[in-house]
Amino acid sequence: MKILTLHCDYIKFKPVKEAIKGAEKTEKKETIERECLVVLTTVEENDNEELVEKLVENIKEIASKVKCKKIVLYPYAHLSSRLARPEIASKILEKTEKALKKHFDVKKAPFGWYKEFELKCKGHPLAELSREITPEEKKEKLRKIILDKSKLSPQDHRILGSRLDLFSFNEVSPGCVFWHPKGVILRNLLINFWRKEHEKEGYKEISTPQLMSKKLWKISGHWDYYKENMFLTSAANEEFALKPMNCPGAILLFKLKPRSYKELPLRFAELGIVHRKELSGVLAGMFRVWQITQDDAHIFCTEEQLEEEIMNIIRLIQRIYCVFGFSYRIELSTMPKEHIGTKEKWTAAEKALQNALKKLKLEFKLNPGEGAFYGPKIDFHIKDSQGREWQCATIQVDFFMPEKFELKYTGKDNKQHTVKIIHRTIFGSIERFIGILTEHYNGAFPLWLSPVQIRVLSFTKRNVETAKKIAERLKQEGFRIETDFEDVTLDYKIREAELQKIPYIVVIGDKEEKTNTLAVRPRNKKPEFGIKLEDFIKKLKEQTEIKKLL
RNA sequence: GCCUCUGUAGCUCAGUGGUAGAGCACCGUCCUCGUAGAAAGGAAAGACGGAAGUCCUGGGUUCGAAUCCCAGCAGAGGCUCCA
Repeated sequence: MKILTLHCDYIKFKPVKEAIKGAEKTEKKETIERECLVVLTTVEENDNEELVEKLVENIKEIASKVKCKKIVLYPYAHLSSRLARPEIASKILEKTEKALKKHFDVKKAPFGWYKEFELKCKGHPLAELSREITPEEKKEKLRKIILDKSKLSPQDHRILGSRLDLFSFNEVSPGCVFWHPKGVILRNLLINFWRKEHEKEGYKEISTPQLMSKKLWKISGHWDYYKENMFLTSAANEEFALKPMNCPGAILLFKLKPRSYKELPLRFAELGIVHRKELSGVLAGMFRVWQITQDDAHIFCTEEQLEEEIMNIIRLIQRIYCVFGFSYRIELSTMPKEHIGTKEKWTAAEKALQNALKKLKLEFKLNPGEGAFYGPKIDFHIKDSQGREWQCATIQVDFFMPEKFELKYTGKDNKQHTVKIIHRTIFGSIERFIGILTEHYNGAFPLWLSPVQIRVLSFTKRNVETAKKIAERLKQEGFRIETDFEDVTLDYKIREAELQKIPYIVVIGDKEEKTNTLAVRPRNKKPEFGIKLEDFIKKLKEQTEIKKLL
């Protein structure tokens, strides 16, 4: 509700024409009031009758300051663009009139009419005042997300993610993942693996800020071409954006000092968190999110180095995908209609990508005109459990950013040359990749990736102490262990562990205590009895050796 | 962003205008145990008690709304776009 109070020598008004259906009944007669406080009042959406009391208090306060005893309550719809419905506004005004009458001589102008009016406002400092009266803010309540599973396969990562306690979503942060402890273990295992492989390949890991100034996004072109998708904020009189891509950060590190051809290729890897405000209808579990963790890298190199670098990346992708047993499809996308740069440069870049694929004897689908506006790209697509394909790895040649940011190096000829950039990811996004991985394994992750590798069960209360010792020993050997010593039937505990898809269930009962052995049940298999602890440990260590996987 | 659908206890759901429910999970007491409690059959260790809900949110219709209507939010499928 908004009001404008005018301390007047007089006001004259006359209803001319009904403005709405159900306007207050009145005569088209001129009224004049002298020495009055005119309260122009607009009732807005969400206003309720509880505001009457607040309004009266405001009017009383102003009236006493200007020492005025006559009030003209004047319905005036023009102080706001979000009006309350007429019935409600009218009711609130009537109530206000009634309440004011206890303290003042009150006149009310008719509601719902076009009125002509004339007034003379006194010129003193308090003669014109405006106030905004709002309802008490409602307490915010948090709600959970209800997933409509009717069209989802039971193997869908959203179902498995909650059943296996890996990750979830919350309405307060749409399109952003809440990682549960077990999900973080999985994520970190994947990242550790990724780091090791990148060290081998000569990458240097960097980390750049989330929040960067408009100045930077202006240069990169994102402000002009990608602003719709960016989360903006401001602080200290400057506009900032959450980064939607990692490239500018890496570029700033490249630009830090003069670069020599001897430093190239320079490979900067970054597990960068980026935010992209995607259209609301496209979000899809972990597959399409607002907050993306990209396993990004930017390779700064010469034109001659492009082909070899692209081949190195493809080999790395193949090596990593092979560990998970993914089948994938490769696409090469070329110059779109809307593009920057000369045709010669495009042809050279497309050739580098195509040659790399041909030299490695890989099949690929050609997507003419589907490249990014700044350069051509190779994409790797992996299928989810519903047969949909998702782009994961991507390799993009870029000659746009190097020019925008004037990225130079000194060549052997002692001249300045513009560097080339390759943008690339392997997983694509950690979120999407883990989503696909979850469906790919149907939640039954291989031993080295399982958030919980072994669950140790006690058969009866008598066996808890021994079971504890065995669990402790396995933990010290570096395995991820859970225990279940609850006093319920063994069947029940076995079933619970099976449903959690834990690779090994170890049961300790009286027989095991007597023979100093373990009963080991591998996931989905019959139990094996009489296993020696040391043998079990040895077997586990063999199975988790990553070198063997590659 | 557009079209269609969904939203009731931690989970799965029933309730369709008249006092908010069940199974599982959770907590408590007692009792029990040899590898799922999964379709059928066989077999069977469960029993009793307790706690748990803004019926997504806000309006409207109504004497009365979880239920009907409108708007919004979130989610799902599809389109489009992307990692």
